[in-house]
Amino acid sequence: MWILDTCSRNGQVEIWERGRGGRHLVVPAPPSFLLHLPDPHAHGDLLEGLESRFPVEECSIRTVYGTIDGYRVQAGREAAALVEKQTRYEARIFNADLRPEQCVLAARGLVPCSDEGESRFSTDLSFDLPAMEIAVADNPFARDPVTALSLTVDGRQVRLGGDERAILDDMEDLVRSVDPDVILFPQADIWVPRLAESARVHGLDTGISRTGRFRRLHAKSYWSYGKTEFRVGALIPDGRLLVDTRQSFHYRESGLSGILLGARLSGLSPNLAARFTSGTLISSYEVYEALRRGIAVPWRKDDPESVRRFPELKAADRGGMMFQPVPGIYTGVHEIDFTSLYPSLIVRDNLSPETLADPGKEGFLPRVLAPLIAMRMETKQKKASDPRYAGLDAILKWMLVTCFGYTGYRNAKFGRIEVHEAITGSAREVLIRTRDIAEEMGFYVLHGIVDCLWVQGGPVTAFKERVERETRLHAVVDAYDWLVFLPMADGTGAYTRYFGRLSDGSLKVRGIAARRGDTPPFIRRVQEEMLARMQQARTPEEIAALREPLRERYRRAVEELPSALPAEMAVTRRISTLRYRHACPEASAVQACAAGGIALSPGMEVSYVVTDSRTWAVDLDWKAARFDVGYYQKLLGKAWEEVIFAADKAAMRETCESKVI
DNA sequence: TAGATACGAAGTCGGTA
DNA sequence: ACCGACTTCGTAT
Repeated sequence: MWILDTCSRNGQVEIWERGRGGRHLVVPAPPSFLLHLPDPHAHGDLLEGLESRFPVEECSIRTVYGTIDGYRVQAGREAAALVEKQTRYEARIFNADLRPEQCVLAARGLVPCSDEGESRFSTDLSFDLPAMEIAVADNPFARDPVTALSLTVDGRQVRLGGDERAILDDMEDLVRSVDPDVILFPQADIWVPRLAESARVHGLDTGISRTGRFRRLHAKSYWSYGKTEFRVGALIPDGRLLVDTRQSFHYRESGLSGILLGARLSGLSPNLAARFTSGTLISSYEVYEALRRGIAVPWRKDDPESVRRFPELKAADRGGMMFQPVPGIYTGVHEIDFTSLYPSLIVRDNLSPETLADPGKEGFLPRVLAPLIAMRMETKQKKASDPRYAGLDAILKWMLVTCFGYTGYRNAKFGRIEVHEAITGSAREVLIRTRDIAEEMGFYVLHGIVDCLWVQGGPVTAFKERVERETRLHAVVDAYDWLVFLPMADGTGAYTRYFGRLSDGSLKVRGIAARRGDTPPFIRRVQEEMLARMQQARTPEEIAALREPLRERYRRAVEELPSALPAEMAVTRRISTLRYRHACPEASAVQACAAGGIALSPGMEVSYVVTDSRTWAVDLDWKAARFDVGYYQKLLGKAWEEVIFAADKAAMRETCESKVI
């Protein structure tokens, strides 16, 4: 059975098969949890009370640390919370906050999005699900009825028009007759709730859900990576995969194949895999692996008691290693990168919560991460010759990158701060050792960040081999024709702003204006054009020769700027709060949204145009009619400095060399 | 339903000279 | 006008 969707409601789990009609299984899945009491006799009353109200049976509980005695209680989370409290947090509770769908699949050995008997870790995936594309031409942020909607199947497009009722009626017919497994729909999570509501009012159905019903995923703001993020709410159809191709990060980065692999690995419905963060995917994968292996998943909550039980949490925790480059332009540079460094260290050093005390036994984390790393090696290699593997590679990359962060995350099921520290410690050692090897072998070390190092001169192949042998890690080396490390305002080297031409002719750009999401389109385009010119240059000499043409481009941009369209000056930034303490453009943008009746939540992005930087007056991008020319001239100047620094350095090299001669 | 740290740019605010 | 502390955003890995 090839599972396309799962959902749980009313104590039951529905498992939907792909294909026309949408056959599905309904499995009872009453909530339950596992309970271990260090001293059961001390809690006789509690057990009796539980047994009088819920089915309770004795059982043994397999945890990553070992097997303990306990009870299986057929009751929900509220009961678990009560037990915790009544035992003054002596009780240890497991499997209390699992997704019922995941439990059912794991118990039956089922895997979403895969044929029976197919390995979850195989990279030879062929997904050929019948798909339909839906697009609405209207503005999703206006509250007007839909006037133009198109449906595309196998490249044939049908345009629907007329009044909204007629459109919905036609759409229902078409979706039902095609009966696709997958619907790709830009801004689906904004449109579908509106279409569904409108259909309901007209006594119709959109046809998008195979039962006509939807599950609701709530919109929310959340804190992640020191940033407030926002996830839109969604209506998820039964028995069919609906992807919001605009909002889904995983669709944009990894495509449909990435989402399906994410579902397969995490045991989640692809509808959820498409909408969750990579952190949630890797966490779900770990939980799913635990369930499949019969390992109990600890229930950890954010209550004051558990914080008190881990007072040493704030131990000296240090992050990634960084060296500082000397700003300038360099030739003959090689960059060595460790592939999936952090997860590879978890595997190499057998790092897991339970192996800290017992290093002899094989850890849970290394065991479940090893196949993902092996898989990533394969997809990384295969995508070089076959672009169809890019999506699979991307989803694995994201899951592996995040899994390190997850071990340090306070709510991680299989994480622990000490493991996190051990990983960063090993990573620092690796980078330092690699630097030492480089210097020993006669290289000049230019720069290093966390898992990559830039070196100049020396025997590269021998270097890579020795590093891989000594660190027992996999590394990749790239060669540059030239590479520029930019200075900070004080003239010393910036850690994270550089660009250079790789030996295959491509340009690698990091940290500068063109790479930033908040750079206005006008300025981005100007810098991109300049970079495109520099990309043609194979040597610093050729870059030096570009100085005049570049300067000419800059002059023209300065000249054209005042008459550019205001929308070209839009700055897109994330709003972290609705109540700013200081005067800043974000605060003005919040006000502008409020005035325009636009609902804003922390974590959302807004696009604004600065009309007066002195007072931080802004207009929202779509209604901007003017802009503060001086302010944008300054931004343009900054972008220009990043580019001309390289050309000036290239020219200086020439004069220096001629002096030496 | 949930990711971490290192670090900078560009600004505000409020005190001082 | 200049400073230091603090805000707020962003990028890199």
